[in-house]
Amino acid sequence: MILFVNDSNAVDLADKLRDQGLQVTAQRIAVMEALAGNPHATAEDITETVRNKLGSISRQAVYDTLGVFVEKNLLRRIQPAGSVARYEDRVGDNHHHLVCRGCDLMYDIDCAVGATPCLTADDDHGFLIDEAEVVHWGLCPACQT
Amino acid sequence: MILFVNDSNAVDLADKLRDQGLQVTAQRIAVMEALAGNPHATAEDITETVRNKLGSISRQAVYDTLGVFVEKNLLRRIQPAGSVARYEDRVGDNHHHLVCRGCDLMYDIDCAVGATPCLTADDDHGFLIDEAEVVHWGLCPACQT
DNA sequence: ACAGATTCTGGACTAGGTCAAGAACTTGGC
DNA sequence: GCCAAGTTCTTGACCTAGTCCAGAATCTGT
Repeated sequence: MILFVNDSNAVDLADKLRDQGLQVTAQRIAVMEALAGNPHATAEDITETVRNKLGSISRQAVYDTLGVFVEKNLLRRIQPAGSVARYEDRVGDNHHHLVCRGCDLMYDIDCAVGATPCLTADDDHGFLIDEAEVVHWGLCPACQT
Repeated sequence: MILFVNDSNAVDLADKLRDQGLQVTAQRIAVMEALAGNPHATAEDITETVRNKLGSISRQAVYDTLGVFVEKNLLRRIQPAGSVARYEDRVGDNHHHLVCRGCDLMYDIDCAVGATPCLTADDDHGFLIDEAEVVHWGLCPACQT
């Protein structure tokens, strides 16, 4: 399949994949691009966006691709309670999320308490902790009425 | 159906339900008791425990009961990413959780940073925030090997 | 004890995601 | 440029947690 060789953004993404030892395919580029334009997209959102661009992609390819990207730390998978899994391409900064209980609207937020907030638990029970995930729950302006 | 009227614990629970304007049924008491002995139980765990005690209960009754209890704030529902929903009867203290990525083992932990940790977001986007949920992810001692 | 409200049962259904096997594609070495 | 080997994509079946529905059973205040 022909890649979009004149699309400089796609070329950047291709390098990013090769850096991780991943093969470069049109599907993978398209998945990455779908997320660039829509942080917090669901697997279904991404599938639809990619189909609009490439014509078709299988559900399995989307899940495989997302899985590999998450594993390679190119994407972060988040899944607030009661919601389906969502993906975002903002990785490596341990930012947190603000989620509306009414409509699932979601914003990124930086942590309130310094750089690595709450990262040290009071009693770690011998665990090797690698992440402290913070979700702020509330109602967005529209859902408050 | 006969309640366990000689079980003082069940009587306490019955009062708790009445306080919330809920009808008292053997099923509800049993669900509550199942959670007392097993925090972070799944709906399936609870169903099994209740069946051992009462003989039988429908899946729907379990979900209904859990839903009502959560709504009345008698239980808290938690659902770490990638896990099924779990329920706990420790409510009202905004404690957090420590979850093993390997085996889903889960501990309660108190917050490291004061009483209402991270409860103020940097930028709340106009949201009415009512909870800051913190999940510490890591590997338990057994899964580190 | 009764009527009305609430709850329970059983069974069908849904959504999000996974599994498996074979076809198609990408890549590095010639 | 071409080929073999390894990786990725497609198709289609399957699984699980949870929800919906309607009718039967149970609980509560009077």
